[in-house]
Amino acid sequence: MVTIGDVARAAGVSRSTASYALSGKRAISAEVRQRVNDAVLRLGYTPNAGARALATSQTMVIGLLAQFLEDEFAPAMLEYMLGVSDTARELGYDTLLVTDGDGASALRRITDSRMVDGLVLLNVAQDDVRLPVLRAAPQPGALVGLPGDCSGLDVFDLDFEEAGRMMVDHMHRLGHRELILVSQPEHVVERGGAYVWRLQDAALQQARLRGVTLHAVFGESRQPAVGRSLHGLLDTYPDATGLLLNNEAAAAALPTVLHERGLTAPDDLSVIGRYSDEFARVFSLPYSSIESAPDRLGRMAVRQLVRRIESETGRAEPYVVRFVAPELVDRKSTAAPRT
Amino acid sequence: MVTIGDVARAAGVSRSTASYALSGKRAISAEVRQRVNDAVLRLGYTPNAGARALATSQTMVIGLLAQFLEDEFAPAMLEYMLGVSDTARELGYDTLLVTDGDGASALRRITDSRMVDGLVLLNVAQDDVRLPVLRAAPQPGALVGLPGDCSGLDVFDLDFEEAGRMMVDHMHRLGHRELILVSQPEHVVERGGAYVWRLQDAALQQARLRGVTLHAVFGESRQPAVGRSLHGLLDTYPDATGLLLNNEAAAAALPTVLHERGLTAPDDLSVIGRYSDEFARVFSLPYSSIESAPDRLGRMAVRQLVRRIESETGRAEPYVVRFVAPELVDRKSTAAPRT
DNA sequence: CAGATTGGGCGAACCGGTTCGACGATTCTC
DNA sequence: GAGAATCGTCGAACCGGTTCGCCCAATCTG
Repeated sequence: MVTIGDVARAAGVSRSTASYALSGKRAISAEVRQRVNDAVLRLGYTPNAGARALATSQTMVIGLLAQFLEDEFAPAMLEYMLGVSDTARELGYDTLLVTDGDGASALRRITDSRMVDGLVLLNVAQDDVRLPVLRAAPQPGALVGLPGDCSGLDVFDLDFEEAGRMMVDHMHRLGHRELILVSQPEHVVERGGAYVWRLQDAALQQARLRGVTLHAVFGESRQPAVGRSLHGLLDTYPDATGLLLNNEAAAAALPTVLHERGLTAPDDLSVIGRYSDEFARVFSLPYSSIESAPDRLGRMAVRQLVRRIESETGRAEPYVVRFVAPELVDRKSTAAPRT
Repeated sequence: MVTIGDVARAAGVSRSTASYALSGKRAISAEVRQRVNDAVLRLGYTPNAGARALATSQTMVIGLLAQFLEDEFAPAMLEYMLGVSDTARELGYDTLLVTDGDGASALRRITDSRMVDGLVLLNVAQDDVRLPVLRAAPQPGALVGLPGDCSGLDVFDLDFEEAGRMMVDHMHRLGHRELILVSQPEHVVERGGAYVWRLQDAALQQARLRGVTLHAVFGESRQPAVGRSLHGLLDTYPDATGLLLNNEAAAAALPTVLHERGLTAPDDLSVIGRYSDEFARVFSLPYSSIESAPDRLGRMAVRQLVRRIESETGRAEPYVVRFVAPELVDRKSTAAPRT
């Protein structure tokens, strides 16, 4: 292993001079700088990350906490992860991926041992047990997902309320007067998936405002329950002309269900979901949707996190809670209801 | 920040004694050990990862290189990643996720700076540019995916040849005599995705052996091309009674395509894919499939990697190339062809 | 009971970087 | 031309762990 000492010797200078020549933190003559750079190239020197972390107390690594819970739709999570990882790299940071079942203790381990300079938490719940740990940690943290208490943390999320209103308004404008909203499984809500009722409550309120009947129900997360549940809904509410999906698994299952019933969107039923464009392409989903912008959210979280890591004042700066405005991607799966 | 010096002082011993008490590498009296442990708990001590890495040259981190290339089916990759990450954690290692576009230089950065004790490469191509870098690295590496040259590395992959034969034999036994095999896009093959032609060649050979006509074609990776291409195939080979899919995007798109044509599996067409059970559930795919076992492969790779990291003899031990035997998961999407 | 062995603890060195203070040689200033 | 400021470099200390060698006391051996 080649150390900075080797470089210094090869360049005929002291270790400190070599260090300064590389970091540029003090004036060094052009000639010496050249000799040091040559030596680096010739010897193939790369600083030892552990040693540097010890000396500077900066690891240039950010921790990414992703929990894959039951009833959670894993592929959707991946998009957030990639947004985080790619953005981190652009900003000079590597990503430590933590998928522990026990998020709180994993978080403690990572932060206490100073493995990371900051943390991004995905899939944050209303009353997330990881948050007290994160607040107590010496590193700053950014969340993707809105918890009940945002204090001391930067928070990024889709504006699910607005998304709910948009779905209802869109259908209402087309002339629909009876809709079904399929949310995530009840289990997700019980676990604190606040975004589920944020969208649902706003949708219900907007429906009342517009004089639209909205049947809000919890969906399922896996086959064959998803399909059965969708069939059940369409049986129960035969007069509903529009379907709103805040549930990726239901969206993925819908093509088959519609096929089995001999229905077509938007001719027989208008459909609108809430998922990312990437998701729609990958899953071949032909339904219009509210863009959930996972890559953008991951990116925003990392940007803010790094800003905080690198700012002198650090945690003193005011914390932000920022919502991404939902946008409707039209895939022609909605139309005026059949009369 | 509480250091081992603080612990030692609180316990009334020297730093070295505290260290030995915690590591157990030398005999320490029960009484002192107790005092040290108490101090650890009272002060909330956690060793600094950087310092430990510097002293021991062990980071307890493994690097996970995942590349998300164009035409690659990202959700499938996630399962490998989780297999790796979860297994690493079970064995006491954290996971550094690297998703750089330029895998080779990212790999060099990670290895040269000694951020990791070993590496797992996903999605390994026939002539992967990352392999020379990995072989030159001081850390051991394990691959998921079979390259042309396996020397100096532990390699794990599905037995795609056997998978191809199984698909053909299964259909042949049911009485099918004309089949279509949809592979990944040609682009994937050109980039060195050897598994594509490993399955395809074996399937073609087996088809010849059984006297079955097999139309092997490259598929697409995205909508709407995937759907169009499937329609085109079914138009081109109207007498084919069975469909083999070595292409996740095609599998995900098939339900809609069959719906549009008014076909049902297995009544009108027998279908068999190659993907994981998890994938089938998440994507609501009703087709029988050859299990691709991504979690198992990730697990095997990490196990072997850690074994090598922790073995005294390290890279001297013989390297392994291990294939997972494909298994057919029956989802009732195949039957005897209509006469 | 002298001498060897063992158990338990300490001090110091080391891992590979960064950074502070000091210092000699120039250059600047009046 | 003396004193101050600047430039370029070096030595030493430090970050927070681990580990080697040594030493003292207690126990074991014959």
